[in-house]
Amino acid sequence: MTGTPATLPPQLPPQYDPSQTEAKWQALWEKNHVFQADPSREGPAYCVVIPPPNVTGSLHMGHAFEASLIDVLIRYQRMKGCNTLWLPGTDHASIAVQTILEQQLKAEGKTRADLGREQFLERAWQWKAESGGTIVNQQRRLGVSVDWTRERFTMDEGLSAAVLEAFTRLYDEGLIYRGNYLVNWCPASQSAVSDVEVENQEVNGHLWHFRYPLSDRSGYLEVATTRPETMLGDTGVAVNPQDDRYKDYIGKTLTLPLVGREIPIIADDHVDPEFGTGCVKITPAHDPNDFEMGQRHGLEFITVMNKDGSMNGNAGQFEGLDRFEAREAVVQALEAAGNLVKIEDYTHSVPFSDRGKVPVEPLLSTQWFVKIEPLAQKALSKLDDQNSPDFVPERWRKVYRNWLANLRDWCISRQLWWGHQIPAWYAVSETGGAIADHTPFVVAGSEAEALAKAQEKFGREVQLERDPDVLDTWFSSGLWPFSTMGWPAQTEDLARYYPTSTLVTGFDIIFFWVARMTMMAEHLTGQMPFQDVFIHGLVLDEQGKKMSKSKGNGIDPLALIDKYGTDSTRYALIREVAGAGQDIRLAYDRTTDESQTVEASRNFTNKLWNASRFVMMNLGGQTPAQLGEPSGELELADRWILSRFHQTVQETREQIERYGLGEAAKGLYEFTWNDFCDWYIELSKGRTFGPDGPEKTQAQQVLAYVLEGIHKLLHPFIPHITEELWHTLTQTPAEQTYVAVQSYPESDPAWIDRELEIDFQLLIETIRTVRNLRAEAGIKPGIKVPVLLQTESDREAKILTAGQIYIQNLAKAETVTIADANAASPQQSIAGVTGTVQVSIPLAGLIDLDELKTKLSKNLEKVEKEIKSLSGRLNNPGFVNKAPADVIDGAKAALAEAETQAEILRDRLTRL
RNA sequence: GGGCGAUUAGCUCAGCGGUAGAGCUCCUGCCUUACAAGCAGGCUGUCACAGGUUCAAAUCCUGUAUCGCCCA
Repeated sequence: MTGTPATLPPQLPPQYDPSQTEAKWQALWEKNHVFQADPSREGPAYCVVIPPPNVTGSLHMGHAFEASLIDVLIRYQRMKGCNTLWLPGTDHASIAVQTILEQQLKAEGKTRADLGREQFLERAWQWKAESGGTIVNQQRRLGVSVDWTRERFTMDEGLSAAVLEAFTRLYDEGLIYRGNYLVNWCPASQSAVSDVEVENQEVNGHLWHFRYPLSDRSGYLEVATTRPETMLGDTGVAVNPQDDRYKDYIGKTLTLPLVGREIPIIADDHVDPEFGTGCVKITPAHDPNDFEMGQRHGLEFITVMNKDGSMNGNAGQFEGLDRFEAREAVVQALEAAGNLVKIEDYTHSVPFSDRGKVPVEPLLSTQWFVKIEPLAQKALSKLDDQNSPDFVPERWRKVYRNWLANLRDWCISRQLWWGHQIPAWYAVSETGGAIADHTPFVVAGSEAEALAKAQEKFGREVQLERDPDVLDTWFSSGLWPFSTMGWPAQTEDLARYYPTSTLVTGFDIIFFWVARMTMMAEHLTGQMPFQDVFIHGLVLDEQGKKMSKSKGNGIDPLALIDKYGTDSTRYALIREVAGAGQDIRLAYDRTTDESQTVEASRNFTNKLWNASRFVMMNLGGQTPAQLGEPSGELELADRWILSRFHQTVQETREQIERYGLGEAAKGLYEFTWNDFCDWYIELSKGRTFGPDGPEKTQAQQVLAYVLEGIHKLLHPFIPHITEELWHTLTQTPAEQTYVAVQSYPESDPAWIDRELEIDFQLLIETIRTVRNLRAEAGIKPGIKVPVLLQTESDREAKILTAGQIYIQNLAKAETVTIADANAASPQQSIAGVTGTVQVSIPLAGLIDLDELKTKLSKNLEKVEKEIKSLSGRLNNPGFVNKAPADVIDGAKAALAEAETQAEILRDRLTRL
């Protein structure tokens, strides 16, 4: 290795510093609209809409992970030649925003009622303008290739128009109705919430047993309850009709203690005789099961609570008490009256409101609902008949299916102001000027239209008042894939990019969002909103626990980005996604903010940086294009790395296509580090450090070609560093073009030569064996030694001869002699064996014979064990008769090799 | 109670019919002029347990155990 050491280009320091590079490229990409979609451009469409984060949110690991996955897909498809669109945006998060604002008002000593709706909304928009951009700006730091010019917000004009259209259409078709039903009431936000916004939690509570006297004073029945305060609204007691203990009581009545109401004893199959006493108190207005029983048996519905969770006038002496105070008070009163039998400790599950974090109260109230069954049926048949959407991994299909099949109607009205106001106008003049449950109403796309409709029905003098409630945020999110593209207008975007290609999201949101989108889209657009649904797992903390705000165990992705850079953070997350859909665990030290997982990726980016730096220093100032693609009679190592390269291209493309992003990332890591850096670069040094000439040029061509390919292959995963390096390598001015829009490498099968790769492996193993022998004999790294290679195999001899120079350079050999097995090997030498090649280094007097003997014996033992196992298999008639031919041939070849190895080792041992 | 997933090297995880791998950690030696965020070499496994299918099981089937998630 001679020649002048190259001078380092000053712009490339020996350590990669992402802090400047990443911000620079993010700004240039955005400034120059590199990711702006153009429907008129050619190529198949590939579109992803971002799962819109909550506008009040800030970036957490889940967002960072998800965005990284989507960005790989999008960048890959873009480079592949697709016309791509990744559409960003946020949702308006009714309850969350309203909670923030009400807290602000509270601090000022005001309520939202003091402000009035109009001023409150003004404030909300102001808040959105000031604070709503947080998460979006944090997303920018991820380097995501979204089209910012198409950023959407669920309360934008266009999306609001879509909501209006969807609501009126569904209403006209009878799929939206208003009615008085039991809903999940969140006393904290004072609004109804839907079933999915309720989370059941195990609570250590009590089971209270009470005695209800029979009206004829002939005795009493004992009931058990976890919520004593609801007894004030009891309108019956139920027993199982098969329960002999209570058969005679059915049809009689009880007198409800504290209240004095006479309530019937009824029989219902749904009563579990084993539970409690077998007698169940029924509060139809405060419990979902009781509601149904109440309907079946025509019981009275008595609501005993107000919407803030306090007791109302029907609670008599308990009026005004909070529901939990009332619980204590009712128990005390019953005890005083001699009706308390016992109190048992009891663990049961209590529904909590997701947002409010307080127990939900089932409450009878008039709300708006979407009739789910017809919508779910359509989605179900799409799934069953066309496997649409296609879930990856497939197991989530069943989760989605079961949920669709068991849906109840969806309560969509919220007693809030921030959101899409329900487009229903009440003819309040018909009911004395106020909205009541029975006030007639019209649903319309605008106030003018509503008035026209109402006048037709109720006369010119009709007075209208709009429904004050807003729609569930998920109602608008359910329209996201098409409302963002301008629906109901038939826009160019809609025609070009809808239905979208892939939805990438977490399994926790299948119910909330995925199913709602498929139902709404199928009904309103006649199409499934996406072809594939790629479900990813969760990012767990260093303990393997789910990250959550309440636990405070979140890991801030921005802290990792500050420390290691965006590329490293992204790559770490993606590299860990091996089995798609599996949760990933992030190593993290909370005292130092260090993560070994991310550090490994940071080291990789640095490796890529330095490999690029090395190659660029040795191209004589030429670009890959100036050098041209590898040509002429190429050397063994050149053909080997080109074969490995094209093999890697093929595998990478295949993996990404089937969402194997972790595998793709790992494959590229291995190719870059092991094949290219550890072997090819080292092998090429003989030529790159040598004199100018065709051999040097060829090495430069291969280095430049493969390196540029690596930059492109890795770009979807680590976009910033590859953009920087590619520009330097190709000497492309920063704003001229981008690697982000170059074409993704294509695999040329002509270069793939599996046989050559196998042959080459023998050279690698031979070099390793020499290095190993040197290390074990303690030979100083600087010292060159003669190496003797002996083999009986012509094939092996040929390979060794072809690679002689490589062995000499990489194993630091003084000379490499290739001889047949019979040639006399030196008396005093250390030796090893690979394939059937005996590798020896003569070292008179310098070796510890005992140590060498032990090593060789150990080696022999291993080989003999293998021979035993292999011959055992080959002697088994079952194996020879039934196993496929190539497996048998493989075993035979392995046995032959092992036998030769054993022979060599025995021979060595006897000579010692 | 029902469903799903996990259980493989000290740690984090691949492999999913042909006889065990990677990264990190650890140990040894190297500042070899691309990279010490590096290079070279090395150690480590009844593949949770018990049965079964098969010529062959970490891999398929049936149970069991432990942990986690979802639904009731």
